[in-house]
Amino acid sequence: MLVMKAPSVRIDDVARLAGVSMITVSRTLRRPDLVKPATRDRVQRAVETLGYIPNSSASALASRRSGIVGVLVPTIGNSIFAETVRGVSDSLAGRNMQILLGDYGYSAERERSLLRALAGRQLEALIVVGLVREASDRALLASLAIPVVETWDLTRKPVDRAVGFSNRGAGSLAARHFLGAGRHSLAFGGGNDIRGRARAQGFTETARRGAASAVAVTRDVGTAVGSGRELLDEILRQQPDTDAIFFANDVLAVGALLELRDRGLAVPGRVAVMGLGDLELGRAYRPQLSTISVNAYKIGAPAGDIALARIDGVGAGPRVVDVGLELLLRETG
Amino acid sequence: MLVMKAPSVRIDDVARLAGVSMITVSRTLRRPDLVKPATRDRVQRAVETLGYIPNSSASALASRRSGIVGVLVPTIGNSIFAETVRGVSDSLAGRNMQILLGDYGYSAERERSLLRALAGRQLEALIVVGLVREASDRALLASLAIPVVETWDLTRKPVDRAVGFSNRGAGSLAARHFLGAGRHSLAFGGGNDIRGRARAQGFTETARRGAASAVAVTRDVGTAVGSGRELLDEILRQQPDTDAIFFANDVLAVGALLELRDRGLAVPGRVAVMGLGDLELGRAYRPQLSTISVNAYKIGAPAGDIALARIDGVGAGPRVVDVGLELLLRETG
DNA sequence: CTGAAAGCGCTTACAG
DNA sequence: CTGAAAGCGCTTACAG
Repeated sequence: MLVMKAPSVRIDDVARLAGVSMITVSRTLRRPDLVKPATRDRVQRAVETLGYIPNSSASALASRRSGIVGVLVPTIGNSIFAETVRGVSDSLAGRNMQILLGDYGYSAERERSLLRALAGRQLEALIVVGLVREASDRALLASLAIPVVETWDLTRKPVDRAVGFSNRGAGSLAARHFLGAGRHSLAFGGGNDIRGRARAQGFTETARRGAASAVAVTRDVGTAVGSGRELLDEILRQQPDTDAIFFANDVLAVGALLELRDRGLAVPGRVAVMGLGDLELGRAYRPQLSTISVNAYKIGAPAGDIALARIDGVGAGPRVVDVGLELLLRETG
Repeated sequence: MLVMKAPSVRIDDVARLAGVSMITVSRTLRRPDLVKPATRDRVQRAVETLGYIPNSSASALASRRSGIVGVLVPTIGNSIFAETVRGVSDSLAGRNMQILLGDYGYSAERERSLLRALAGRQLEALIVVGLVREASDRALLASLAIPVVETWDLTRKPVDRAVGFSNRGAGSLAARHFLGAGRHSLAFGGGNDIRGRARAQGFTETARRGAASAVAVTRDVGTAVGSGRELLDEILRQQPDTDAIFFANDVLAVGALLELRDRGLAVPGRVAVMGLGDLELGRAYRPQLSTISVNAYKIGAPAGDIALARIDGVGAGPRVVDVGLELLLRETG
């Protein structure tokens, strides 16, 4: 298909057809309330007749408003981060703002270069999954002077704003529950990343303070059912009498449930299992997975809302928003 | 934190410091090979000293190249589409091209408005999940005169290019396999969307041509394990002697496996089960799920490659790329 | 190998 | 309620 580059319609084409100035066309498109109805109608008709679509590069250059929010994620392949992006997307919908997506595939190097690439894009706000830790990156973001929302991890000193929950708190919550249920040989299984380690720490500290024994197995695992099987295997090897396990996410927990079933170990009779994330998978499994509810979508949506509020210059709000944690006790303990 | 809007560094600041013209700075940044090494070094040092980051809106306006590829998905919340986006992202990495993400939440209305919003953004290419069916939308995209890659669904008449597989072919492949394995009471379960219905059609046609009875249950289900349970229930209600079921995706199939286990129905003895998508979940389940391998990432990556090649004006290649289908026979039939 | 001039297509004050 | 002028910060030919 040989397509001739259509000579695109510009704002002065519309102005000429409508018999007004370019500025009136511009105004009709962005502040129609400031234009006399009759004029507005003529302009709108001209826009439709010509199929005029404003050039956003020109608009962004002149107005210093790109209508773009950057979102930086470790990987869009992990459903929890995808859900967070979806929350941001829904928050932005209706404002005609678009998302510029940066996926750095868990590579620190790609993260830095993406941050710099996004920095040149006149973003109106930036939302990142995780905290920005590098001093030079923080300085870069600060120099941009745009709203920045760090999500998932909480910190006392966000670059600008943060929305998330305490990973140590999640671990501690799970341990407290197990202790209260009379379990005494506890274990944690999860990824060997910053979030996993924080959950492990909160879990084991609380367990030991409660006079229970506790092991933590953190490994380079993704969000894979098969990894849950492996973690279970390692946990039982390290601490054979384990009677309660907290996994860093529901997928790992379901993997462990499958492995426990294959081994004929009763849940929760022999071992109690708890996940994190409240995924549909855990709800549909039998026995239904107990979990700590952390809703990825409900991190993304407020992050988007906060970014919008900051862009509008209203609702300063708190610097740090803790979305909190809820224990969802179901059948696995 | 009260941040003063940093007076941003512009290209002429760099030019002044380096003692060259703006144009030489510009050239150093995009075609360093055309600049004398000594000059280049001076410019690069000035860029670093000042922390200069080019304004991409101005660059896009002047060069008519935005460095942005649009990606339109029904929802980023479905992991298969997220994987496709990840494939596109990886394909674009290293070219300093960014993804503008449009998530329309399966709403035809939002899809149309997003398409129009993206149309104004000087995209260098557009990748969409699914086919663009509306004539007005197709006309809009054609008028943009940019590469367009439709993914997942195949068609003989793409707007520009298409990468995907035949949904009817997938259904037919599953049915042929079941027939060859001596099954005679077949069923399909899946979503009541365009892809689900096409898979159902291919499946039932082939089944009946093979003298097997076949029912197809298509419902408004997402990609949920619980939906797989429900579909199984409905299938057995409609056709109690069903001995082989093809599900539109692996998640539904695993849901059915859980339900079959709860009901004490042997797999594959009593019922054979096959999914589609080759998800890790199916591989980690026991018995391991047989599936038709369709790799979402491997649809996204070539889509990105094709877009890049078209942007570069090289490698015309075929208009339609069929990524093909592979039957992965494991333990469930 | 380097630069002066013109222009990309909008919007921002400001004036009336 | 509407418009003339200036400018946003780059890059594109073109010339030398």
